[in-house]
Amino acid sequence: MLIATWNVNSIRTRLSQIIDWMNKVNPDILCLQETKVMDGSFPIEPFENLGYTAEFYGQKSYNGVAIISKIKANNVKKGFYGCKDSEPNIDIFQDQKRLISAEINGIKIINVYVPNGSSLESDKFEYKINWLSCLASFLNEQEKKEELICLMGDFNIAPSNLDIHDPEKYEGGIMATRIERNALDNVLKGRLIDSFRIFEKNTGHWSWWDYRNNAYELNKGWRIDHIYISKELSSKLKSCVIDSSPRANLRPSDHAPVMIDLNLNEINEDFFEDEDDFFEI
DNA sequence: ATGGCAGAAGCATTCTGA
Repeated sequence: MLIATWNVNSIRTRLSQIIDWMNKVNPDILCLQETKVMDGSFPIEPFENLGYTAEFYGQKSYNGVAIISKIKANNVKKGFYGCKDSEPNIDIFQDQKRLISAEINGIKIINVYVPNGSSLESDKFEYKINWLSCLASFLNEQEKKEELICLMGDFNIAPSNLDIHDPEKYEGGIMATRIERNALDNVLKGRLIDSFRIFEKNTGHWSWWDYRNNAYELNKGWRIDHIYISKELSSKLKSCVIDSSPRANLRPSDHAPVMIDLNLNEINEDFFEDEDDFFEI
Protein backbone atom coordinates (compact mmCIF):
# COMPACT_ATOMS: atom_id res chain seq x y z
CA MET A 1 0.00 0.00 0.00
CA LEU A 2 1.46 3.34 -1.12
CA ILE A 3 0.83 6.26 1.22
CA ALA A 4 2.01 9.72 0.18
CA THR A 5 2.07 13.26 1.52
CA TRP A 6 2.50 16.44 -0.52
CA ASN A 7 2.25 20.11 0.28
CA VAL A 8 0.92 21.31 -3.06
CA ASN A 9 0.67 25.06 -2.31
CA SER A 10 -2.81 25.53 -3.81
CA ILE A 11 -4.72 22.51 -5.12
CA ARG A 12 -6.39 24.53 -7.87
CA THR A 13 -3.14 25.91 -9.27
CA ARG A 14 -1.42 22.51 -8.99
CA LEU A 15 -4.32 20.26 -10.01
CA SER A 16 -2.97 19.02 -13.35
CA GLN A 17 0.44 18.30 -11.79
CA ILE A 18 -1.21 16.35 -8.97
CA ILE A 19 -3.28 14.28 -11.40
CA ASP A 20 -0.23 13.63 -13.58
CA TRP A 21 1.75 12.46 -10.56
CA MET A 22 -1.07 10.20 -9.37
CA ASN A 23 -1.36 8.64 -12.81
CA LYS A 24 2.37 7.93 -12.77
CA VAL A 25 2.76 6.71 -9.17
CA ASN A 26 -0.69 5.26 -8.42
CA PRO A 27 -0.74 5.93 -4.65
CA ASP A 28 -3.44 4.31 -2.52
CA ILE A 29 -3.61 7.31 -0.19
CA LEU A 30 -2.46 10.86 -0.87
CA CYS A 31 -2.50 13.45 1.92
CA LEU A 32 -2.38 17.05 0.73
CA GLN A 33 -1.52 20.26 2.56
CA GLU A 34 -1.97 23.93 1.70
CA THR A 35 -4.95 23.24 -0.52
CA LYS A 36 -5.98 26.90 -0.07
CA VAL A 37 -9.58 26.31 -1.03
CA MET A 38 -12.92 26.36 0.77
CA ASP A 39 -14.73 23.01 0.95
CA GLY A 40 -17.48 24.14 -1.43
CA SER A 41 -14.90 24.76 -4.18
CA PHE A 42 -12.74 21.66 -3.67
CA PRO A 43 -12.14 19.92 -7.04
CA ILE A 44 -13.61 16.50 -6.23
CA GLU A 45 -14.32 15.26 -9.75
CA PRO A 46 -10.76 14.94 -11.08
CA PHE A 47 -10.01 12.55 -8.22
CA GLU A 48 -13.25 10.62 -8.50
CA ASN A 49 -12.58 10.17 -12.20
CA LEU A 50 -9.36 8.39 -11.22
CA GLY A 51 -11.21 6.13 -8.80
CA TYR A 52 -10.46 8.00 -5.58
CA THR A 53 -12.57 9.40 -2.78
CA ALA A 54 -11.75 12.79 -1.29
CA GLU A 55 -12.10 14.15 2.24
CA PHE A 56 -11.08 17.73 2.83
CA TYR A 57 -10.97 20.48 5.39
CA GLY A 58 -10.17 23.87 3.94
CA GLN A 59 -10.52 27.62 4.19
CA LYS A 60 -10.04 30.65 2.00
CA SER A 61 -6.48 31.53 0.89
CA TYR A 62 -4.51 29.72 3.59
CA ASN A 63 -3.90 26.25 5.02
CA GLY A 64 -6.30 23.46 4.08
CA VAL A 65 -5.73 19.68 4.17
CA ALA A 66 -7.19 16.72 2.29
CA ILE A 67 -7.08 12.93 2.22
CA ILE A 68 -7.44 11.37 -1.23
CA SER A 69 -7.93 7.60 -0.98
CA LYS A 70 -8.90 4.66 -3.17
CA ILE A 71 -10.55 3.02 -0.19
CA LYS A 72 -13.20 5.27 1.28
CA ALA A 73 -12.03 6.71 4.59
CA ASN A 74 -13.95 5.88 7.77
CA ASN A 75 -14.42 8.00 10.86
CA VAL A 76 -13.21 11.18 9.16
CA LYS A 77 -12.47 13.90 11.71
CA LYS A 78 -11.68 17.52 10.92
CA GLY A 79 -9.41 19.38 13.30
CA PHE A 80 -8.30 18.44 16.80
CA TYR A 81 -10.62 16.57 19.13
CA GLY A 82 -10.11 15.02 22.55
CA CYS A 83 -6.83 16.66 23.59
CA LYS A 84 -7.91 16.44 27.23
CA ASP A 85 -4.51 17.42 28.60
CA SER A 86 -3.96 20.22 26.09
CA GLU A 87 -3.07 23.68 27.30
CA PRO A 88 -4.21 26.06 25.85
CA ASN A 89 -7.65 24.73 24.95
CA ILE A 90 -8.11 23.35 21.44
CA ASP A 91 -10.74 25.98 20.59
CA ILE A 92 -8.08 28.52 19.64
CA PHE A 93 -6.79 26.18 16.92
CA GLN A 94 -10.08 25.59 15.14
CA ASP A 95 -9.92 28.63 12.84
CA GLN A 96 -6.88 27.36 10.92
CA LYS A 97 -7.60 24.19 8.97
CA ARG A 98 -4.43 22.19 9.51
CA LEU A 99 -5.45 18.66 10.51
CA ILE A 100 -7.67 15.95 9.11
CA SER A 101 -7.71 12.32 10.22
CA ALA A 102 -9.45 9.11 9.22
CA GLU A 103 -9.27 5.34 9.43
CA ILE A 104 -8.26 3.50 6.27
CA ASN A 105 -7.39 -0.18 6.07
CA GLY A 106 -7.11 -0.44 9.84
CA ILE A 107 -4.65 2.44 10.07
CA LYS A 108 -5.31 5.82 11.63
CA ILE A 109 -4.23 8.32 8.98
CA ILE A 110 -3.40 11.74 10.45
CA ASN A 111 -2.60 14.49 7.96
CA VAL A 112 -1.08 17.69 9.37
CA TYR A 113 0.09 21.06 8.18
CA VAL A 114 2.15 22.31 11.12
CA PRO A 115 2.33 26.13 11.42
CA ASN A 116 5.52 27.65 10.09
CA GLY A 117 6.10 29.96 13.06
CA SER A 118 7.56 32.85 11.04
CA SER A 119 10.40 33.82 13.40
CA LEU A 120 11.43 33.13 16.98
CA GLU A 121 10.19 36.53 18.18
CA SER A 122 6.80 36.18 16.49
CA ASP A 123 3.49 35.35 18.15
CA LYS A 124 3.24 32.76 15.38
CA PHE A 125 6.17 30.90 16.86
CA GLU A 126 4.34 30.54 20.17
CA TYR A 127 1.28 29.40 18.20
CA LYS A 128 3.41 26.75 16.45
CA ILE A 129 4.74 25.36 19.75
CA ASN A 130 1.26 25.38 21.30
CA TRP A 131 -0.17 23.70 18.20
CA LEU A 132 2.44 20.92 18.48
CA SER A 133 1.60 20.55 22.17
CA CYS A 134 -2.03 20.08 21.22
CA LEU A 135 -1.00 17.53 18.59
CA ALA A 136 0.90 15.61 21.26
CA SER A 137 -2.22 15.53 23.40
CA PHE A 138 -4.31 14.47 20.39
CA LEU A 139 -1.93 11.56 19.76
CA ASN A 140 -2.02 10.51 23.41
CA GLU A 141 -5.76 10.03 23.02
CA GLN A 142 -5.30 8.01 19.82
CA GLU A 143 -2.69 5.77 21.40
CA LYS A 144 -5.03 4.93 24.26
CA LYS A 145 -7.17 3.25 21.61
CA GLU A 146 -4.11 1.20 20.58
CA GLU A 147 -4.53 2.18 16.94
CA LEU A 148 -1.88 1.79 14.29
CA ILE A 149 -0.92 5.33 13.37
CA CYS A 150 0.47 6.95 10.25
CA LEU A 151 1.14 10.65 10.98
CA MET A 152 2.30 12.62 7.99
CA GLY A 153 2.47 16.05 6.47
CA ASP A 154 4.40 19.28 6.35
CA PHE A 155 5.97 19.64 9.80
CA ASN A 156 7.95 22.80 9.11
CA ILE A 157 10.73 21.35 11.27
CA ALA A 158 14.06 19.84 10.30
CA PRO A 159 14.39 16.99 12.83
CA SER A 160 18.19 17.18 12.78
CA ASN A 161 20.98 19.13 11.12
CA LEU A 162 21.22 16.34 8.55
CA ASP A 163 17.92 17.67 7.22
CA ILE A 164 19.28 21.13 6.30
CA HIS A 165 21.52 21.90 3.34
CA ASP A 166 23.52 24.44 5.34
CA PRO A 167 23.07 23.71 9.06
CA GLU A 168 25.76 26.18 10.13
CA LYS A 169 23.78 28.97 8.53
CA TYR A 170 20.32 27.96 9.71
CA GLU A 171 20.73 26.15 13.04
CA GLY A 172 18.87 27.96 15.79
CA GLY A 173 16.64 29.71 13.25
CA ILE A 174 13.05 28.94 12.37
CA MET A 175 12.45 25.22 11.61
CA ALA A 176 15.77 24.36 13.26
CA THR A 177 15.50 25.37 16.92
CA ARG A 178 15.87 23.08 19.92
CA ILE A 179 12.42 24.29 21.05
CA GLU A 180 10.75 23.05 17.86
CA ARG A 181 12.67 19.78 17.85
CA ASN A 182 11.71 19.13 21.48
CA ALA A 183 8.07 19.90 20.63
CA LEU A 184 8.25 17.39 17.78
CA ASP A 185 9.90 14.78 20.03
CA ASN A 186 7.07 15.30 22.49
CA VAL A 187 4.60 14.44 19.72
CA LEU A 188 6.49 11.31 18.69
CA LYS A 189 7.54 10.20 22.19
CA GLY A 190 9.74 7.51 20.67
CA ARG A 191 6.65 5.58 19.66
CA LEU A 192 6.33 7.02 16.18
CA ILE A 193 9.22 6.52 13.80
CA ASP A 194 10.52 8.70 10.95
CA SER A 195 10.04 6.35 7.99
CA PHE A 196 12.68 8.05 5.88
CA ARG A 197 15.45 7.57 8.43
CA ILE A 198 14.93 3.81 8.56
CA PHE A 199 16.39 3.64 5.08
CA GLU A 200 18.63 6.70 4.76
CA LYS A 201 21.14 7.85 7.40
CA ASN A 202 22.90 10.52 5.38
CA THR A 203 22.28 14.18 4.68
CA GLY A 204 21.48 15.61 1.25
CA HIS A 205 17.83 14.58 0.94
CA TRP A 206 15.28 17.38 0.79
CA SER A 207 11.51 17.72 0.49
CA TRP A 208 11.32 21.53 0.25
CA TRP A 209 13.29 24.09 -1.74
CA ASP A 210 12.62 27.82 -1.38
CA TYR A 211 11.19 29.46 -4.50
CA ARG A 212 13.78 32.20 -4.06
CA ASN A 213 17.49 32.35 -4.81
CA ASN A 214 17.40 29.50 -7.32
CA ALA A 215 17.28 27.09 -4.38
CA TYR A 216 16.09 24.05 -6.33
CA GLU A 217 18.64 24.45 -9.12
CA LEU A 218 21.35 24.82 -6.46
CA ASN A 219 19.78 21.92 -4.49
CA LYS A 220 19.62 24.03 -1.34
CA GLY A 221 16.75 22.33 0.43
CA TRP A 222 15.33 21.12 3.71
CA ARG A 223 13.65 17.87 4.75
CA ILE A 224 10.55 19.14 6.53
CA ASP A 225 7.85 16.80 5.13
CA HIS A 226 7.72 13.56 7.09
CA ILE A 227 5.84 10.29 7.45
CA TYR A 228 5.83 8.91 11.00
CA ILE A 229 4.49 5.43 11.69
CA SER A 230 3.74 3.38 14.79
CA LYS A 231 6.54 1.02 15.78
CA GLU A 232 4.12 -1.83 15.17
CA LEU A 233 3.89 -0.80 11.52
CA SER A 234 7.62 -0.52 10.97
CA SER A 235 7.96 -4.26 10.37
CA LYS A 236 5.71 -3.78 7.35
CA LEU A 237 7.59 -0.81 5.90
CA LYS A 238 9.20 -1.61 2.55
CA SER A 239 10.42 1.82 1.48
CA CYS A 240 10.25 5.57 1.99
CA VAL A 241 11.18 7.89 -0.84
CA ILE A 242 11.07 11.58 -1.64
CA ASP A 243 10.06 12.11 -5.27
CA SER A 244 11.75 15.38 -6.16
CA SER A 245 10.74 15.19 -9.83
CA PRO A 246 7.58 17.38 -9.52
CA ARG A 247 9.74 20.16 -8.09
CA ALA A 248 11.30 20.47 -11.56
CA ASN A 249 7.91 21.15 -13.17
CA LEU A 250 6.93 24.50 -14.62
CA ARG A 251 5.18 26.46 -11.83
CA PRO A 252 5.85 23.76 -9.22
CA SER A 253 4.90 23.50 -5.60
CA ASP A 254 7.91 24.36 -3.45
CA HIS A 255 7.49 20.93 -1.78
CA ALA A 256 8.03 17.45 -3.20
CA PRO A 257 5.85 14.42 -2.37
CA VAL A 258 7.09 11.86 0.18
CA MET A 259 5.84 8.29 0.00
CA ILE A 260 6.02 5.03 1.94
CA ASP A 261 5.21 1.51 0.80
CA LEU A 262 3.60 -0.65 3.49
CA ASN A 263 3.26 -4.37 3.04
CA LEU A 264 0.21 -5.13 5.11
CA ASN A 265 0.41 -8.86 4.45
CA GLU A 266 3.96 -9.43 5.55
CA ILE A 267 5.44 -9.38 9.03
CA ASN A 268 9.15 -9.44 9.71
CA GLU A 269 9.80 -9.52 13.43
CA ASP A 270 13.56 -9.28 12.95
CA PHE A 271 13.38 -5.93 11.24
CA PHE A 272 13.86 -4.06 14.50
CA GLU A 273 16.65 -6.08 15.95
CA ASP A 274 18.87 -2.97 16.14
CA GLU A 275 16.05 -0.53 16.71
CA ASP A 276 18.02 1.65 19.14
CA ASP A 277 20.04 2.91 16.18
CA PHE A 278 16.98 4.57 14.75
CA PHE A 279 16.80 7.07 17.55
CA GLU A 280 20.39 8.28 17.33
CA ILE A 281 20.87 10.80 14.58
C1' DA B 1 23.31 39.40 0.97
C1' DT B 2 16.60 40.23 5.96
C1' DG B 3 16.81 39.83 -0.39
C1' DG B 4 13.87 37.14 -3.26
C1' DC B 5 9.54 34.21 -5.28
C1' DA B 6 4.79 32.37 -5.37
C1' DG B 7 -0.42 32.20 -4.42
C1' DA B 8 -4.85 34.38 -3.05
C1' DA B 9 -7.69 38.16 -2.97
C1' DG B 10 -9.11 41.26 -6.20
C1' DC B 11 -7.41 45.09 -9.31
C1' DA B 12 -2.85 47.92 -6.49
C1' DT B 13 -1.13 46.17 -3.26
C1' DT B 14 -0.99 43.48 0.95
C1' DC B 15 -0.67 39.24 3.58
C1' DT B 16 1.39 34.90 4.16
C1' DG B 17 4.53 31.29 3.58
C1' DA B 18 9.43 28.87 5.03
